[in-house]
Amino acid sequence: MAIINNRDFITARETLSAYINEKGLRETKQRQIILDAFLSSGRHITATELHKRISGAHPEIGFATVQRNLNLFCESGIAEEIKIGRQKTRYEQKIGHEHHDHLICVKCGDFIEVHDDKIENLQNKLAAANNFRPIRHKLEIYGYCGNCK
Amino acid sequence: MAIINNRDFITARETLSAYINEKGLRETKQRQIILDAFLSSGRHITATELHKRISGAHPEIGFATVQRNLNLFCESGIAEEIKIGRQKTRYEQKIGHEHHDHLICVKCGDFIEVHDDKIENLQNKLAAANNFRPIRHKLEIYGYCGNCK
DNA sequence: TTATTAATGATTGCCATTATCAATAATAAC
DNA sequence: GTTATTATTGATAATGGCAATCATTAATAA
Repeated sequence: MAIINNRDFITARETLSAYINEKGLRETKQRQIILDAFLSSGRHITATELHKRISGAHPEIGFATVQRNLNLFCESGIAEEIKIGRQKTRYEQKIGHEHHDHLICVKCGDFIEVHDDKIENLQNKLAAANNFRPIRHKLEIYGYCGNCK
Repeated sequence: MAIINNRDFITARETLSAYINEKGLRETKQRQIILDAFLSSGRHITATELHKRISGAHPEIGFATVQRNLNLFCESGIAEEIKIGRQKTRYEQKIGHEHHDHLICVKCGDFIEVHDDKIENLQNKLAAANNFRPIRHKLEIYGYCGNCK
């Protein structure tokens, strides 16, 4: 199920370690287990789902720890929150995955990842024209997917 | 504080009335009061804020009623939810206001409304290329505004 | 006037995420 | 290695926004 390749796996580990050292945090067994489970999971997982995956082999790891570590992964830059409507937050792996936007089906709830450099460029121009320095953006297009239209 | 002009005010009322009739709902004193307060408020208000504004003159109107009516306003098309990050939902007046996107300052939390037809067109093409029929979209660009950069 | 039923207001429930706190364990200092 | 420091953990409670509930009220139709 791991979509991420081995090189990205290592990069993610290293990025997180660097962040941990920089901030004076600590490497723990739980953190390693959660990281591995996260990187081996599908592209978009919720805290609850990840906790469930881990519980089988490591029932001693609590939900709060999983949640806290997902937040840490986001801070360190190896993960990113995606929040769609009222759905619960999903955590996306960033290492080895280009930025993308989402086409979200209002019927089945599924989403497609898309990317368009021209749109990105226009966004930057738009920001500049408003004396605004952009860091990141989120574009969600809602509608009907091929299966539901 | 009302940004909306008188014509839009009337259009909003009429649009809501039409929706209410169509669905067999009812016009109530509270609904009128909440609608007027909403239309007279700033462009982006939360349910809590609106309830507070109303409470002064109408302490008998409960929070749940305000919340329910804001949801109704959204259903009828005269309002729209905007959800930014973890902030609580804000309700935006749609009548008399073109669709727009948001430049959101990560430091002060303020946001600027922007619009770009070229981006919209590219979004439609992007959707079409993915066999996706778009209904609406949300573009949020995060960064630093002129005051905070 | 009466019947129907949407709406209200107060409250409770729900659910995702955070905060708390005592116990544990990772790192640094010695 | 030993000790001190303090980040982390796990269990649980708290928080907060919003929805659901339910008895009561009131808007519309008959």
